[in-house]
Amino acid sequence: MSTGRTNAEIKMQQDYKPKNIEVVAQQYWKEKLAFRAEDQSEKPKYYCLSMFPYPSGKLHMGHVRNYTIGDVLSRYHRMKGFNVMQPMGWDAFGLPAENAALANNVPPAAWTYSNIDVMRTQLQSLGLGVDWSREVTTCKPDYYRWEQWLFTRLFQEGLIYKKTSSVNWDPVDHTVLANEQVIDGRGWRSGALVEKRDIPMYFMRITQYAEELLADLDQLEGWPEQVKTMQRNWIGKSYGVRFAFPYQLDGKQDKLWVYTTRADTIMGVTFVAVAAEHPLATRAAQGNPALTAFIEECKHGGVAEADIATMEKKGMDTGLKVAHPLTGEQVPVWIGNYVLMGYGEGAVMAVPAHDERDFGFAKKYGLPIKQVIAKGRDNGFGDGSGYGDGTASGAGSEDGSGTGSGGIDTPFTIVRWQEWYGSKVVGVCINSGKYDGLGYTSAVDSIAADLAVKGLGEKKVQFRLRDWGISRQRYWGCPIPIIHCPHCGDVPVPDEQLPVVLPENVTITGAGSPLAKMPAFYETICPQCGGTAKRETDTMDTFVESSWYYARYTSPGCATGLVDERAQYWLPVDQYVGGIEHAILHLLYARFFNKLMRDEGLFGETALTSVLQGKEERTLRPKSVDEPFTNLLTQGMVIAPTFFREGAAGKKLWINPAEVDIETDSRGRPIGAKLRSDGQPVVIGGTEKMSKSKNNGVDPQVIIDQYGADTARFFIIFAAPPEQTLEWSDAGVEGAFRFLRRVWNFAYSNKNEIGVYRSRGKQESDEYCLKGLNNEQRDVYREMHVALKQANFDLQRLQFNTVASACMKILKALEQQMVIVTSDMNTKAVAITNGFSILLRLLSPIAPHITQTLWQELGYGDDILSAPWPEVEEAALVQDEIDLIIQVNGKLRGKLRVAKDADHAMLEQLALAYPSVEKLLAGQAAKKIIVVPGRLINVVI
RNA sequence: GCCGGGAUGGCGGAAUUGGUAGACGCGCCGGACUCAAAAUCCGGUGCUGGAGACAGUGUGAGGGUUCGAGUCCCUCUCCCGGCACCA
Repeated sequence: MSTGRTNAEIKMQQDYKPKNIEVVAQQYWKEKLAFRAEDQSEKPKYYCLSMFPYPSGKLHMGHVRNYTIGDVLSRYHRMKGFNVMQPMGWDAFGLPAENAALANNVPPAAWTYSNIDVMRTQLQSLGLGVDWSREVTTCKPDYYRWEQWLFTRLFQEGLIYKKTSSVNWDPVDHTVLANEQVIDGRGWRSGALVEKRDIPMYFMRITQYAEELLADLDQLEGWPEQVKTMQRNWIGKSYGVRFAFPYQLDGKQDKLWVYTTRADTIMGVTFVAVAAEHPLATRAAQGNPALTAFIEECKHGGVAEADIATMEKKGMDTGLKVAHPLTGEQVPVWIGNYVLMGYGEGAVMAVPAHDERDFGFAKKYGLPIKQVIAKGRDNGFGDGSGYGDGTASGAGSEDGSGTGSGGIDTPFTIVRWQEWYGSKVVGVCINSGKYDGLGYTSAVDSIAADLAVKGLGEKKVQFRLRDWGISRQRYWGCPIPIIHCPHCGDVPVPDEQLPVVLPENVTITGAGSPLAKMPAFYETICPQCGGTAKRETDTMDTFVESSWYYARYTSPGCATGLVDERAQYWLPVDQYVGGIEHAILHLLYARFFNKLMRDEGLFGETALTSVLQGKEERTLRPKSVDEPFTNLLTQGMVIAPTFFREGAAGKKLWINPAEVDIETDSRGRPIGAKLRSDGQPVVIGGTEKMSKSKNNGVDPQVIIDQYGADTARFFIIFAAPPEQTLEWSDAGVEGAFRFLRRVWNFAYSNKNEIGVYRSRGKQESDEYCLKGLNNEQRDVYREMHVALKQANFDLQRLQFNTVASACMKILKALEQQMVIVTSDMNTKAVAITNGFSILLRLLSPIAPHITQTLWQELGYGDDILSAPWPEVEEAALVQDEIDLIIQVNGKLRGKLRVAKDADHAMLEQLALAYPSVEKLLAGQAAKKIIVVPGRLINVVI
């Protein structure tokens, strides 16, 4: 090119060497304080938060994915003119530190702090635009003291209370186990059969906020629908009836309470099931060794709901009877291992005809099944008089059929039962005396009214959500700031004595909490009466720390409170990014804490008064108060292929994918895999979540060292949309590297053309550029802008993989532009200079180092972050002719190039005259012609 | 078990509201360069039949709605996330 290689010769490295340029770019950002967020600004604020990591040792791909997505959003918004805050910190308390302490004999604190140092360095090498001056570490007293402070406030307000609750107990190690530590009903270390044990714990009254947590989901327009649905179901608001079965025992009148959402089936109750720990069960077991043994058996096993729900349903008759509240009929009381004390009433009514679990139970133990609901008029029983009120024949009949003894003429089958069950909408009551013929709503109304008259029940709204037990019998957590005084009871630690510091130099034994063995920690005096007292040795659930860290980031260094007035500027978080696995617990707890903090007045004075004074005030409140996260992006997991060999006794030895070569057939289909070191075959397993146990993890550090952070980031963004699982592929990583190298090579080859225009300070208008291009060039130029338009749309909807694709398309267009022959070299240089500037800016959030370097080297400017975001030239998109597709009966038959403003009549003419259409018509007239403007013409024959 | 989600070439994925299925990348095949290989560049690539033009077929399975379905509806299968003490 002869455009004048005069004084503007640009010197730059010929080869793309990520290691060199990435260090330089990171240093540049560091010196410029490029990512320091301003606590006040003319610009709109954008608080972009990625879920903080647990410092497990080193970064894994899930982290890289999470933080790359957050960084793309942050950098994009910065260029769009926002005052961006992207903080980072450490979710530093938790079980793995104690496990590591056991394994390596290192105190949890030392292990944690050294992990943090390693991981901070790794995060920095990814080139994240993080404001490190806001870093929080939850295991440090300056963080958790505010958690303790909030605890004491909530305790005094009654929002935290104490009650007993079941935990997994390892009878050999004498320790409480996490659900994760219970494997097949046994303790992970001791192998002992786990038992349920009741211990006192502190609970947060999240149920007091259930109504608001449910209602406010509706205002979260920036949340994925699936997450909101899961939370709604978790909160589980139900409208039902709480009622009682009266009974007489030991000469006393009493009532057995139950709750049901299907009061319309109350006439079908054939037994009642209570939990093993229910007082009635305890009473019945007196002097009954068989029952005592069964209750004992029920105590085996863990407390996890999934285990309880999938275990075999067992029961035993207590021999006790209670009275049906409406008929007075005697109903047997059974103990069921699936009924849990502490959830609801610890007792349930059983209607085997209309509940799947009750049905299975009744079949197993030969309990009566009585149908009381039928589908509309067609109840399947002719005259409606016969029903299965007899005893089901029980086990043995595989199809579940069992003929009742009550003279019914229709066999009782699974199919029949399914018709009876679940027909809330179309069902009507039968065999229910005065309620016969009533539908669901009227039956419930009328039954509830009758129960109320007898004083035996009433309608009740209930939530599935339970209060949040926050006590943990562990060491590595935030100490619960309570002092147990023999005279004053549970006394919260006064503000001036906070924080209750967790001693960091301890030995972990795996049996019980070290704190409970440290008199220096727990011996204290009562702040109220001054007498000797004992400090609480339980710590808090680590979900507590992660429930408010987003707020603390707004007020780094604040020593006077949990947050200060800066919280009002920054909250709520504009964009939250994290794994879908947190869809319920963490996100619900954080929403709950936000409301707690709001009601404590932490987000400004208006908060509390507005709650009291009603709706008008609501608009005056800062937007921050109700919900913490305006937009939520739930990213998918990172998965990778697995390989193994069968070892001795069929034990699988997992082999890391990095050590395996895959063999393919001539079409590229995998036919086998071999271990590189010995050349012998290995078995190809499934593609699974990267994990230590399957040895299929890819270390991000290795990728960064080999290809650079930009390649790692680009691949991870390109390989899948953020919300889907991402399959790791070494070949894909190389593809990403090749693309970035092509970008570099293009810059190097054209550095002078681009540089000349920059150095002359020529600002050729886009219009000038377009006019000067020939048709071929203009097509290529349009392709580039079409790609940009799509990319800008995709950024809006958080689909970043196609933004990466767009960058590739734009580079291709620029390469094509280069080889087009033209006499107007000036215009061509302008087109390429403009185009490459678009490419660099569009690519910069994904691959920030290479783009920053080239932006500077080619003379576009000093700092690509302060460049404006590229916008589409509408003029470049204009086309005179467009391609329409021709269909016959919806089937593709050809293509037609027409003027873009061709009218319907003309299009129909053209379509009918189209050769393959004519052939298929064979002289007949078309039935109908559908014209979709700009897209297609469909001829219906 | 319950709640939520997913399934598209050999692979990862694209297709904005129902309108050309397979963009972009990987892999594979062919070619250029090279003594040769690697790297790089160019071309091809859903499947079946055909030399070819072309035809048929195709988005987990089965049904339905529609001029037209990857997209909407019903039934089913398999996989993944969560289930309150992993984070």
